[in-house]
Amino acid sequence: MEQPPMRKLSITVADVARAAGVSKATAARVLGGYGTVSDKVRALVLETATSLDYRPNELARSMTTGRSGTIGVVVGDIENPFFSSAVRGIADVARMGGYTVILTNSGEDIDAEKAAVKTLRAKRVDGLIVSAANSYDFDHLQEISQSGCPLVLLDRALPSLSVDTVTTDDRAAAEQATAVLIRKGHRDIAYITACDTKDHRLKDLDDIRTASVRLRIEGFMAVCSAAGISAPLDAVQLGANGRDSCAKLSRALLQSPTPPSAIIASDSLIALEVFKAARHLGLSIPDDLSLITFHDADWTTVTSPPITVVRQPVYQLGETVAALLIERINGATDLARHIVVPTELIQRSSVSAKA
Amino acid sequence: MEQPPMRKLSITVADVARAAGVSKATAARVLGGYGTVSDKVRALVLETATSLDYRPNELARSMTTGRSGTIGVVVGDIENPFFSSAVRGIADVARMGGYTVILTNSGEDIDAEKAAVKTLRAKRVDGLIVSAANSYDFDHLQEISQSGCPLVLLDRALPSLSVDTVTTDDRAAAEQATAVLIRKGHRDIAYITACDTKDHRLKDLDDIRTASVRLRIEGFMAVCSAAGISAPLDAVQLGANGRDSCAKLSRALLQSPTPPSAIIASDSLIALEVFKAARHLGLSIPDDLSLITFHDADWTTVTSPPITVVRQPVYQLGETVAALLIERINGATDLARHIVVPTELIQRSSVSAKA
DNA sequence: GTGAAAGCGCTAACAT
DNA sequence: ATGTTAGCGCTTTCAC
Repeated sequence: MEQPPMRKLSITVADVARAAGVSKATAARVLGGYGTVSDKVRALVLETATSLDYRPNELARSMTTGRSGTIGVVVGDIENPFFSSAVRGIADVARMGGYTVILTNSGEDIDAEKAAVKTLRAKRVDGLIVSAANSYDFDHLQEISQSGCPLVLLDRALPSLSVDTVTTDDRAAAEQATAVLIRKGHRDIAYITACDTKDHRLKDLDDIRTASVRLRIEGFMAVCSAAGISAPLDAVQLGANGRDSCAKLSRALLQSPTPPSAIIASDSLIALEVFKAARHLGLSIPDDLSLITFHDADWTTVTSPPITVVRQPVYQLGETVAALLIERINGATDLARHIVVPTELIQRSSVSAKA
Repeated sequence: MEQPPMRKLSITVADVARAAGVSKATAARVLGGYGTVSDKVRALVLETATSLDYRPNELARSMTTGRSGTIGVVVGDIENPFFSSAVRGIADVARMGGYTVILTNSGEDIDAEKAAVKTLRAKRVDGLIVSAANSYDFDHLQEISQSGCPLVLLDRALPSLSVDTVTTDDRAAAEQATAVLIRKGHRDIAYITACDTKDHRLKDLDDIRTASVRLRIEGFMAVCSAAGISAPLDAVQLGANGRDSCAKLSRALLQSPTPPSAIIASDSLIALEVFKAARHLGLSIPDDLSLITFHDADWTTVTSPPITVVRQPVYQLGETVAALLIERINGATDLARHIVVPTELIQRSSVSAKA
């Protein structure tokens, strides 16, 4: 097990050039794979390079070319299976396109998000994918896109920001879910979201600036109203982010004087806590409480009963967002595109007719 | 909404220096936060910088300093909640230490892993965290560590590679899980792992080179043998990677002429498929089949019955591995450390006395 | 405390 | 096809 002698620096193009007896430019051409070199010289240089164990320095390359070959991704919470699937999709497409991804986790904190964006830019990423944590505060994103750095929004559209965006078909999905519930006779339906407003109360739909959530709530309310259900706005529960917060909110809701007979959860993490809360309180699903959740997390088929879900093709969402970004990086200049991938309501057994 | 005039390049230290009427070196000193500058000049430079909207170029900085402020992470599958939790831990600690993480997904493919490592090095990451996909093939890792680039192994130790490693207490965990089963009268216990051998058969424990898995199987076998159970090696099921593969393997196992009365799953993805297979075949857990799984995935509390698990502090695993790496980057030169974080067997209701 | 100048490893004109 | 020469934006001696 021999240790390489403490060589000061790593092998550079210049070293290879010298050893091969060619100019730096020629060596660089073959090592960098550009320009034209004779096969003979190419072979020679390549051989010398391997024998010297030459390793290209991407940093230096990026410096001169201006392209870093990386795309920056900032998500709210990589632990949320929604995001991990999306990130997998992004990473796969990125790799295929010759990019690597720098991942940052905002923890849904706007300051962390801003810092992340700043760092990512400083590292000269070729493009940015972000799922905005806060829909009130996106000057940093606006600035990014104005500065000419390609930016694609993941899952959460910002209507006032005209950039490429990939979301799921939120409004239709919410409408379907709500309609299923109403058809079964439910009239006290709660919609629980991690989204929040400044004062944690929802007086006006405009307070919800995150388009995905607003669309869902719009769909929810529209169907409720059409069914003659009053004040559906009050049925929206805000701020369910984090395990504890979800758990607390779920219990409070189910123990209230007028508990809902059905709940729509905005993601699988929320649904899980609702499920636990119901069980904890001795409530049966679906007899005492019907439940539908967004995101077809793998465990939703394995509970008793299995849960009716809005299936979102999350991996594909990630693939798409990455593909769009790479197109932009490669110079696409069309107007901002908004791609919405379709969802599908998978009916299982967590919804029953209202007692 | 005014668009900034197409300025060719971004603002550099030189621009700020010129505008502030100081030398490039001075401007660089305050902007880079090193050396000594008078408060007066510092204030002036800072002011000019913000008014010019100066953004440091980390790439250039890295070029000259040799430090990139990034750590490379390569995991098998970011969609696996085990890894997403670990990555979250890594990302959090990294951010705290002023590092950002470049994430790559090997898909448990050794060639992808090698490519990832190569790319990461080319990008001059300050250190590397990897969960090795293949325990036979790690020359690339050996080389990394020999070249002086800090490397820490995540969850999967490579005994023949002397580098910092963080794992869970695999052997003890497996022993406990097995003991619980045996105490309940089970003698036909299968252990299912994603790990694999060249010919997909397990004739010799030495064929399992991934230390974490080998330790688990060792623990499993030791307890089995002590209980007088013969040929426990045959009870180990290999190659359960990927949803379909897991499903197929699970069904085949449960439908075999001599199905096990209990199963230990090596991760929560496997357990989920076992659970589904059992349900699919009309087998009751725990009456017809007892189940214990590694990894306390959140859904394991919510099934009927809730599942007995080996709780692994995965987030902490990530934190620890990142902390170790950062220590190394900062110059720690002690011998390779192997930290094993303790696990805990959480008994729930998926294990019953053998009928 | 501040400035001048030399590089880091690479690519990109521009010659030859 | 190959060599020469500048830089990219920053840090870092080394003078002053």
